[in-house]
Order: sequence, then C-alpha cells, then structure tokens
Amino acid sequence: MSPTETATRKEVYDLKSYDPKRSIGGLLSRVKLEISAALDAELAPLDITGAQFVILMSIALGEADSACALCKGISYDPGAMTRMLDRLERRGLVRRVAHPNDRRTSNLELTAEGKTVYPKLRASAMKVLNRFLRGFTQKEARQMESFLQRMLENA
Amino acid sequence: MSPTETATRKEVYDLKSYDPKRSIGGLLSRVKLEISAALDAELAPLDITGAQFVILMSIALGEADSACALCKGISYDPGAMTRMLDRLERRGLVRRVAHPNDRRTSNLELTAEGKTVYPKLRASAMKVLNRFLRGFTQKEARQMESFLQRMLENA
DNA sequence: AGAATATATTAGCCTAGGCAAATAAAGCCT
DNA sequence: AGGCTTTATTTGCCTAGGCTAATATATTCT
Repeated sequence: MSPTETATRKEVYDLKSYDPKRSIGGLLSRVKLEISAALDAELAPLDITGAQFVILMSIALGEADSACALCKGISYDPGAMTRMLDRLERRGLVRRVAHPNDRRTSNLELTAEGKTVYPKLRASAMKVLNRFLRGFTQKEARQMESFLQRMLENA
Repeated sequence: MSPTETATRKEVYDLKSYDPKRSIGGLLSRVKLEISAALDAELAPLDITGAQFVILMSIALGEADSACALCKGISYDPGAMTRMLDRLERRGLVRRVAHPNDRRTSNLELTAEGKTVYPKLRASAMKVLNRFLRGFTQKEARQMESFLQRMLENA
C-alpha cells in the first residue's frame, strides 16, 4: 500500500462506496442466517436446535460448568439461560448437580444421553460448516478466521 | 498448494482440528452478535433498531417496494414484516400507498421524516462497520467480502 | 366467463430472548 | 456476629420472529 493511500484511506468504507447489502456487515448477517438455518436443519433429526447445540458444546468441552459461566461465555441472557437449561434437562441431555461449596449455583454436566449425542452434534456442525467452505483452501480458511478474530478484537 | 494436499484435504475442518468456538462458524456468530449490538447502540438515539434499519435501507435504495419483495430480499417472515411495517408506519418513517393496478399489495415509500433520517442511518451503520474493520487494508476488506460472498454461494 | 391456481398480506398462536425485580447465598469489612 | 456488597439464579412481563390458516386479489387455463 502506498503512503498516500495510507494517509487518505484510513477507513474501509466511505459514504460513496458504502453499500449496506454488499458490505461486510450485510454479507456477514446473511451468511450467519444461512449457516444457522442449515445447522438447524441438520440437527432437526436429533431434535436439537442450533442454540441448544451451542450450550451443549460449551458444557461438553468443559468451557463452562454453570449457568452463569455459560452466559458470560456467549453473551446470553441469564433468564433465557435458566429456561434453556430447563429444556435441556427435560430433554434428558443435561443435569444440574449440587455444588458442594456454593449453594447458589449448580454444576452442569452432560447425562449419558448427552454424552452419546455429543459426537453426532459435533460432526453435524462440522459438516455444515465444511459445506459452506467448499472451495476454500486451508490458507483461505485460516485467513478468514484471522479476519473474524481481528473484528472481534475491534469490538 | 501441493497436489497431495489437494487430494487428501478436501475439507477445511476435520474431526481432530474442529473447535466449534474458534471455527469460522463460531467466530462469525460472535462477530454478527457484536455488530448488531453496536449498531443498535449507535441507532438508539434515533429510536431505530438494527432490524428497522435493514428495512428502511431496502426501501430507500429502491431494492423493494412491497412487503413481499422485502421478505424475499432478506428472508424475513411475512407476518413479522406486516408488524414491522405497522411499527415503521406508526413511527412515521414509512408510508403504504395504494398500488394502482394491484389491490393485494401496497407500494412502500419513505415519508419526509424517513427521508430525513435515512442519511444518518447510513452514516451510523458505516461508522459502526468501519470501527470493526480498524486496521484492515482495502485489500483485506475486499478479500473478506469475497470470502463471505463465496460462502453465500455455497449455501 | 368460470374455475382452479398463484400471490400478497394479515391475524392468531407459539416459542424464545432481553430486561428488571426478586430471592438466596456467599464474601467482605469492621 | 451483623451489616453491606456481590454473585447466581429464577420469575414475570414485554417484544419480536416463525409457522399456519384465513382473506382478498390477480392470473391462468379451458
């Protein structure tokens, strides 16, 4: 990039070139929508939604062992999380276990059934994602990840 | 890329390497969430939500002149669209005008107030997006757009 | 023209997340 | 110990989108 360009073009979009729908913002929303829909469709036979998948993954991977930790991890509403866990518990996939030292919270763990479906969920999600990434080289995928990571850091 | 790699690595993620949260899928959801939140915050003073912004933009840019066209353009539920337009009409930003030849539909247009806020909306959204793209060169932004476009085509 | 079909919008019901207040239990401070 | 603050979860209320059926027009076919 020339020094001139560095000086004059600090920002990606300007009032003339900015087209909401074709911008990164518009495209990103769209892609997210399509991926979510595809994931829901893929998980439908297992009777699990995309939203539930996210929670189950977090628990399975040991990224969060309480409702509160889950909420923090994925910016989810605590009230909604209570109800989500109620559903997953009713569905027989998750269990709330009393915490030995803190009676405010419960430790979350997968039930036997939860542990059984987990690998299927993982495989399904991966399959969906790979489908959207058809034609991408490994290098391109890594670059995409890096772009998204940078955007997150700019948040 | 070596021919070997082409042959052995057809897909971006495999069962060993796939980490849902750090994958393109997880990151994308996260970024979309952050952008939406930031946009809502930016538009809050104007008393307009991110969802409303999308509709207003479509109408302003002449991309859709009816509820039905809007729904098709952005994969939105018709019932929800009726209510969305009710709100925008009550809010004084959009008008439903009788269609001369087809009494099933109405032509949608921005009111005077709608036309007044439109440039502010555009500028706000652009500002938010540029914030997330701090540090991106033009080339990187174009590449990101291209990646997203390709993912859409794979949908 | 008349019937069958397709299109555009609307209304009712359901689900699910966001927000705020309530509750309960820790943790801290003195 | 007693009081103040923080943390974790739950509940009620509100909003908004998804799905389905209903309604009103258009369009097409014969």
